[in-house]
Amino acid sequence: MQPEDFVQLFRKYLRSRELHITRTRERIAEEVFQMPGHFDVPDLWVKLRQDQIAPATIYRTLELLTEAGLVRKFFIRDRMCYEENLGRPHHEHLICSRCGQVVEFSDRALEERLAEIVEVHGFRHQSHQVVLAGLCSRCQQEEIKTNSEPPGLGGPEARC
Amino acid sequence: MQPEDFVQLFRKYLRSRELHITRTRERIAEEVFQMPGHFDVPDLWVKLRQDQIAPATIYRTLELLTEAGLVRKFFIRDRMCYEENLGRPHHEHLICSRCGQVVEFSDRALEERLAEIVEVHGFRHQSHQVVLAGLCSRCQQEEIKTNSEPPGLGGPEARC
DNA sequence: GTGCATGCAAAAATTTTGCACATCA
DNA sequence: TGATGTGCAAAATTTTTGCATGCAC
Repeated sequence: MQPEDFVQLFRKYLRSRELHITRTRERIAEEVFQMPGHFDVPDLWVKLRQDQIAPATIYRTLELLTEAGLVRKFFIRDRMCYEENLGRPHHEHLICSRCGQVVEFSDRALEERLAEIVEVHGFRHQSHQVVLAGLCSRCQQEEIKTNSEPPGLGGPEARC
Repeated sequence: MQPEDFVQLFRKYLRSRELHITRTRERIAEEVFQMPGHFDVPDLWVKLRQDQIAPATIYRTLELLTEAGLVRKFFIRDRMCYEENLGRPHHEHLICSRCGQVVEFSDRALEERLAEIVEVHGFRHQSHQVVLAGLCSRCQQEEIKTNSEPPGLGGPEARC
């Protein structure tokens, strides 16, 4: 999927809701698509402030993108994060609680079970969020060797 | 499990970390145990402000309770929530995106699959959070009948 | 032209931090 | 007594809102 396709889908959504298609909204969608992984509002603002786009508008537009299903919104490591949701396959997150690394995974059996659960309760499935937390293999070893601090790069202070 | 048992476990945790057992920490743990379901910091402060307990201390103590595994912390409906984690069986959450009702469920197959996934990636499992979102059966019907607003009570404005 | 969208600034809401004093071990 | 904990107030963050102006339709 190309950035333009993503923006096009957003345009389609806006039309369907009879909302205006503006240059600002297109810019935000473009930039969201180009973010490497998950990101938060300050991350995005860094890219958009040079275009004179205000944080308030970023919040408002991210909400639209989320409603459109083009963006997923989730909480990870005490921070609200967003992620473009169409350019790559659906996945969930596994986080090391010590060094902060985030592993993306997808699992067919898990997805099927989740869908079943939702149905059993009479709900129509819309979305879900799975965040697993554990200790990665490297940190398990580090923990045994020493009580040292986790590695600096990619450490717990790393943004989501 | 009784409130006193819960507080006792917290005392044990504090001792293990050589932290002080104080009346304030005991009060907070007591109140946490007695909250009906999930709650946020303002909810808890309502109960504790009469004891002159400051929000800052509530935040600090909730972090300890979470580290102790006595409380789960999670995000639901755009709000950071907490939940006492020992008095009742482990469960996940299913939320209606229209009326805001929260259904708690537990599912053995799901838990097992999650544990497997964590292992496959070489992680040691610590915790997880599953939040499913959908449309409950009543809201599915309402949606067909009209484009009316969701019901007022238990509606989207209901706290987590 | 009308109404929605935007930037800006202010406000609100949430969470963290510094510090003097209180409390626990 | 010494170290840790607490309340309070202030600060830092994050998110929302009001409003005048601009832009899409």
